[in-house]
Amino acid sequence: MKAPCPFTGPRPYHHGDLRRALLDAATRILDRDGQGGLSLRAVAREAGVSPAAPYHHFKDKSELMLAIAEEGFDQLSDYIRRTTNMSALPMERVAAIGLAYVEFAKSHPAVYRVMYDCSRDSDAMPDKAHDAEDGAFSLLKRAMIDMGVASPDQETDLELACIAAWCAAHGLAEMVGFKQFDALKAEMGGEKAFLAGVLSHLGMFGQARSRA
Amino acid sequence: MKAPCPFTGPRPYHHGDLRRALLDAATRILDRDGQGGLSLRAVAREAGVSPAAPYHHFKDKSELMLAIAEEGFDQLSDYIRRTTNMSALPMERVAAIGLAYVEFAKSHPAVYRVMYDCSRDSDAMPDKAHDAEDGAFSLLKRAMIDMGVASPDQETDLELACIAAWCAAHGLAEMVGFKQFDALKAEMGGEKAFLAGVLSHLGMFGQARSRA
DNA sequence: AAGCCCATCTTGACACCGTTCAGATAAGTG
DNA sequence: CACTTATCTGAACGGTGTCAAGATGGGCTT
Repeated sequence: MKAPCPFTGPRPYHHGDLRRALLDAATRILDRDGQGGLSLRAVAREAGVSPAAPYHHFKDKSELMLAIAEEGFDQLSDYIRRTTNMSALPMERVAAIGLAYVEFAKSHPAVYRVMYDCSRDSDAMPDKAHDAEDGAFSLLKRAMIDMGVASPDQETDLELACIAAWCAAHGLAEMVGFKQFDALKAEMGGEKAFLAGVLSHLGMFGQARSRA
Repeated sequence: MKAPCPFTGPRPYHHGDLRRALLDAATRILDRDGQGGLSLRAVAREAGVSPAAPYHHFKDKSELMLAIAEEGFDQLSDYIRRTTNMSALPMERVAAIGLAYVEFAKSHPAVYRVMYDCSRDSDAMPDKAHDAEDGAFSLLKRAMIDMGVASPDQETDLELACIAAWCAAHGLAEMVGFKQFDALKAEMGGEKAFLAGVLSHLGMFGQARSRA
């Protein structure tokens, strides 16, 4: 099956890689219309295909969303990896990870929502999320160890510290857009300062303030 | 209009207080079937009324959910108020607030979801949420001041500290149910210990560990 | 090269959803 | 009592997830 398509006349009956096209269409819709605009039919429409076509690649709508979520966690991992300078001080590294996390959530809000909706609803997703985020999670772990939050032999406590950081970042990522903080943000002279201020109160992100 | 109904023959044509009944039906559905089972028609069915009836009390489905969210924030506030011992030490008070917050979210997961979905989507909700939660939020503020996190004259910093605590609690509340933490919970001998452990790493909740 | 197989895609249908609108009902008002 | 008005019903519209049956054509066997 050779790769067909790129705008050469009418799309061939067999698409080539519809699965990929559907996932792209879905994230495009999410970024454009938000979570409310994400319907299987809309995705099929956006990909230029009949409403039943997706069922040959995903058993369910929830399975499509799961695939989106997996890719989202991969991208998040990549983004954090890219923006984390391994030669920086441990504290700055942790702060940078937290900021990168929130920035990602802010730049793809709907995708981020889908990621955590799936993590909550699906039994399979949490493990996948953990796997996919393993890159980012281990970066965090390393930085936490270097920071002296917990020694490597206190594995349980270290894990707890990382989970705490993760929870804090997630909470902040979800709430940073709340309108009721607008006044405070303005008073502080921008969202960046607000973000740094909040992070500075969250134990492990204490160094964030110096980056404002 | 006398109060009718309680199982005396067929329900009278005019319900009496359908708005109340719809909200009750909605929360019942949320607790029973989760967020996915919440449709306007299902709510109407549960209340024993035609699909179009709710439109005389809510202009929209989103307005119904908004009302549910408002009641949720009220209940959350009440719960935190009830479980906060004002004569306890400030640190213990903060820790108790955090635990109560997470416990509420765990006991009404679907309602909690609706609460924050509305806070994100609606322009009106965030203010309402803040107002409704003012009781709980001011409890937190007081405890934070007593704890010495920030002096009352550093109003901005105090606000930031409270927001940080709120974010952390929200993140934990959303993630505490993740399956991927099950192993760690078991290893620690229960979810309570896990919760206390995570909270102990989140700055302002440092005292939580002593309550495990 | 011919022919078959089967993954892929389409068409059409079903039940359910949010929403609207015309009409039925009954509660309150004069 | 008559009349107004809020409340509720019934039927209808377009959109959704999902499924079964049929059309299509790429790749394998021969």
